[in-house]
Amino acid sequence: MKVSKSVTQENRAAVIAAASTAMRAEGVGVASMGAIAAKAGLTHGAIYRQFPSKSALASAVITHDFDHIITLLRADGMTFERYIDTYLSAQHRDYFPWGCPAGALAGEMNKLDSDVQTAFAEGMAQNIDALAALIPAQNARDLAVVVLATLIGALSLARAVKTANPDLSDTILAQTRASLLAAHRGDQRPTA
Amino acid sequence: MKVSKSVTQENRAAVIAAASTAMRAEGVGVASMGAIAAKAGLTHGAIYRQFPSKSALASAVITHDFDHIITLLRADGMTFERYIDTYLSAQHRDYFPWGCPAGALAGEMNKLDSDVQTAFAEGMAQNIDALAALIPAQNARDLAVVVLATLIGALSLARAVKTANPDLSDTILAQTRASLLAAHRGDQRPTA
DNA sequence: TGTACATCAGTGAACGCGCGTTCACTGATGTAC
DNA sequence: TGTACATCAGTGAACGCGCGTTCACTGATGTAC
Repeated sequence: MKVSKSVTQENRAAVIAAASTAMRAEGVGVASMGAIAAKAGLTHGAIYRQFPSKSALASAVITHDFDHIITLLRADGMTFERYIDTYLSAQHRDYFPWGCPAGALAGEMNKLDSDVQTAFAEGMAQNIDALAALIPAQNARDLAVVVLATLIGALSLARAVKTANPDLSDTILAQTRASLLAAHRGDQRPTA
Repeated sequence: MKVSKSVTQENRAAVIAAASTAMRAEGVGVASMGAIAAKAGLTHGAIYRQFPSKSALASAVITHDFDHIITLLRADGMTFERYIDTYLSAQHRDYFPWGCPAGALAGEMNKLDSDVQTAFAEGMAQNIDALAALIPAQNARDLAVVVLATLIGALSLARAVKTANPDLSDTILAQTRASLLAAHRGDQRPTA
């Protein structure tokens, strides 16, 4: 049942897309190879023709997800304010076909294989630089590190308490958004 | 092999202590009942005499961990600055016998049973209030929500990149600490 | 205080389950001539 | 262009493994008298 090269490429993309959603929604450890393959319209054995292991697939997914985020950050018309609004939206909290890999996977990272951790750390470094480019301050990179940590924490917390305390979940998103935007307005003035 | 009531209590405390460390270090899903029991000097069957399921144990652990954090926050001599310094220390990042359950488990929460999510959300609400009590501002609770989100994000990220990029991990802790302490000094002035 | 016995904390073998991964096989693809 | 055949993407049965949980059993505890 060999398939054409173009179909092979489509299948590979479908596997990465299915794995991306599943891993961010359920976690790398919980998302199963069988379910990912089924979502991509394949059986689990097919994944192993393209990726030597689940860790290798997770690494590819993380690199793919960060590339997506970085492309967004560098797109025409993107601003710091728009990024904050999108990141701390209810849609980003509730919907998993797209999303920030850092917000979804940071907490699980230190339990995964070193190749996955390496892919994550490299993606994070690029994510920091791409966000820093939207901040008009001399210490933009330092500010970007803190902003990303804040975004990731707020998203994780909002997801964590969403079912048990939806009001608190909404408050976390709203207050964090207000705080980051207010601080950003302050940073834009020349620093002493 | 019945044991005395005092030994039973000691065993229960040992199970919670072992589970607390294991679950924050490895995650609730990965930490195994057998390993937790062994660390407490028991076999897995003994845990089921005290807790009906792994979820029930996880709920007890989360409540216990939050109680510990809240006791710390209310202790004599505790200040906002000291809490930030402790939270964003290398020791809190690297050492798991004690630690903030929110920082370790937030990312995993939305995949766990609803009783665990309830315990987490209730602990978080108390944690927010206890931190707000250390902030001398009218909107202390709103500020506390954002500060906690920032702390949790910085700790998660610092742990996530520690192995692959230790310098970035240290930078995340240091910049977040500087940012939170600077903002706190600003908040102490009367707001407009 | 002493004795008989019911209680129950803890043991350890056993269970079903789903996981990641392997591998012999299939048959359409794509190449060599 | 047409034909013969090697390649290899995908299939699906099978594997070992560790997990959470159950349960019949043990024997020291603690109570009733």
